Amino acid sequence: MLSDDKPFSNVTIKDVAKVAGVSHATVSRVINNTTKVADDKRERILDAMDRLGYVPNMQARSLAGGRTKVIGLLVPDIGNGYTGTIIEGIDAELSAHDYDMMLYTTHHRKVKEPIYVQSLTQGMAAGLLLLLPVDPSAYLEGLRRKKFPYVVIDHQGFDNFSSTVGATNRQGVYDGITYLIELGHRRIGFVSGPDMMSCSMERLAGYRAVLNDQGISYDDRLIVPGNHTQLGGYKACVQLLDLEKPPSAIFAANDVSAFGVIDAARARGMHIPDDISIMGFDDIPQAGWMTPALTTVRQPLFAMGRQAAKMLFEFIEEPKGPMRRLQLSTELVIRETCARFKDI
Amino acid sequence: MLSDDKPFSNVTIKDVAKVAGVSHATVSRVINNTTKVADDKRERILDAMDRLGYVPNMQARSLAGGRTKVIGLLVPDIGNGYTGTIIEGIDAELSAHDYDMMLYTTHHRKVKEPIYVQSLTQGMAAGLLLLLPVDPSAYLEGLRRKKFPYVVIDHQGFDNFSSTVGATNRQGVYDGITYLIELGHRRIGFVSGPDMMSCSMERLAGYRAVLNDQGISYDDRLIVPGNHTQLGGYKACVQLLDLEKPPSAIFAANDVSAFGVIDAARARGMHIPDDISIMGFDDIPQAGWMTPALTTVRQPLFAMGRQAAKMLFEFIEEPKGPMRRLQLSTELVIRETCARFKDI
DNA sequence: TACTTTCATGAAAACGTGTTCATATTGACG
DNA sequence: CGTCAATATGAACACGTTTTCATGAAAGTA
Repeated sequence: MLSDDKPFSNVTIKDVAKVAGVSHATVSRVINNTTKVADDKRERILDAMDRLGYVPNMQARSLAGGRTKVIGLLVPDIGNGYTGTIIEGIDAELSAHDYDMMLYTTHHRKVKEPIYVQSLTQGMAAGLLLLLPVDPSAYLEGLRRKKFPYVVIDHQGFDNFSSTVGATNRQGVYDGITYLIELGHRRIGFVSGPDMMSCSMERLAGYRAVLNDQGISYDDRLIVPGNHTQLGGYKACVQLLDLEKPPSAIFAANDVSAFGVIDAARARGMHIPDDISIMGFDDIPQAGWMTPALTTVRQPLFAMGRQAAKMLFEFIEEPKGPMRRLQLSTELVIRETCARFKDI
Repeated sequence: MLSDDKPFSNVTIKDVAKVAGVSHATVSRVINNTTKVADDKRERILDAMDRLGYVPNMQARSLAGGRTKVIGLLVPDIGNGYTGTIIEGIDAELSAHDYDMMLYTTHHRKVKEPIYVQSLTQGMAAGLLLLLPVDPSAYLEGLRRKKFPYVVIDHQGFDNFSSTVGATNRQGVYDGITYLIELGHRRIGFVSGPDMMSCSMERLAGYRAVLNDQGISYDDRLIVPGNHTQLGGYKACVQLLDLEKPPSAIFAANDVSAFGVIDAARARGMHIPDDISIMGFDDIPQAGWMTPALTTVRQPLFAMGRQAAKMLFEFIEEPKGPMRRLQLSTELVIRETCARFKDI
């Protein structure tokens, strides 16, 4: 067994060809199933590949114009449950198709995005998954012209030509706030996300819409930026509690900032949900683990990742396929951080 | 500006050469700083690269034998805080060095590892980071012979030739159990991890050692497999509580299984920590978020990832450098899930 | 000026694969 | 048996880069 002697001898298609007594072109044909190859030769080639422990060289393959079985994934950051859960969903679908993943972290740095995209589309990847892109205008146009398969996750509204997977942000907040109103709350604080993210805008729109529909007066001092971070949530909550007439309930635009809100409320000696009701958005894993467990609007992160990957594969199959926009529905998850309004 | 006209025209080194009026070899020299190039030509080349929006083709570069600025990362799975936090640490160091990451998820499937490693070492990656490899014997030998830079994270003991980064698993458990004993506990359950992981064995060894040192009788019915999963922890806890003389405290070999233990205890109507003390290992982010917050042995996951990447870069610089083994120290994080033993 | 030495630069080969094109071989049909 | 169509296969080129090698020019020395 040669493979035992030299496990990393970088055996190439030509080595296989020599052993099997054919040309390397024929080996390539067997690998890719492009044309008919005589049964005996095919047999010999397969056998030689096995004996030599042949592993195709991805770089050469993609350089020569072949399929790569790699998809590129651009994310703003890693580590928090949000990105992690989505990646998990993507990964599930990818490995079902035997694809691998090239992961690029932009660290929210706008400049990096176009370069990464450019590099990925030069043959490295068969398709692209963009999570929460900051400023895609620079390259989306080019991707489309190239008919390069890509799907945008959780960012909608910057154009109408990209296929996207998202959640019903507006409706989700609408449902959540409606629930708070049903509990008797009238002054409801809103800790918003980054302005430049369209999901932030949609969530805020949901807040505004429900107040309007229910005829509740709108006070813009109740809307405070939280930037989707725990610290941001903390500061926002402090600001809200310092108001002359503080809210009896606070809706945070994502779970992470809701954690900050809870920290701040507790720092004031408040009990949750007795003294104040708090609701988040996302339902990341840790939302269910804390005590009291966070009432939140569930965004199906795993499913979003999975669906996006699934959609991407359809485009890889059929690059001219029609644009698609998928909105997975959110769901209000009632746990323990919201209670009926008690006048003090 | 050509770059505005054709953002994705795949401009190559030859295009740059033509515009600058030199040969493509010279362009390559400028890019890689290999030999002196006349100042005026260098200037023209840089200018042309900028105007055309040149982005090097990774595949071609690695195929031709150049440096890749990519490191390969093999992980068993994603999504849970454990892997996520380590990846975050790795990512921090990588982006500081301007490197990118090729992520492979083995999904605990043993067969996949050698193929991935083979593929990565064929020029795709400059180095390899192996997180919790299952059966590295198949390829580590080859990596070493090739002098291919790699670092193993959180798996020690399978050989003495690989550079590794880990934590003081044994000492961590020793400290944790000592604390439980100080609280008065004598019957302490242990929910163990997978047998084949050496960190599991070390943690179990720490448990045995402290009992021995403190002269506490050892009862092997108190050791139950939990497999590092939440469900496994749940089942293990059920088994422990069903014992004739159930433990007054349970140490779970990792946080995720501790969550399962807590679920099971609560399902029995027990209060934590009043009725039973529970301690975990890892200190993944969600350990601090839950209520009551989990008392656990902190494993510096972020730092482990970061240090591993740092070490890998040293090997990439100097492939013949000496093997290194780094053990980062664990730390007992006392929160709310452990209380003084109360006889009933 | 003539000869050697240095050195920047272009031509060309290499990396491993996919693919086109021509050719040898087979088979069929009259 | 001869001609033509069909088809499997090998030779050669392409992909974009790095690197070696040879060459020409410039520079230095006598």
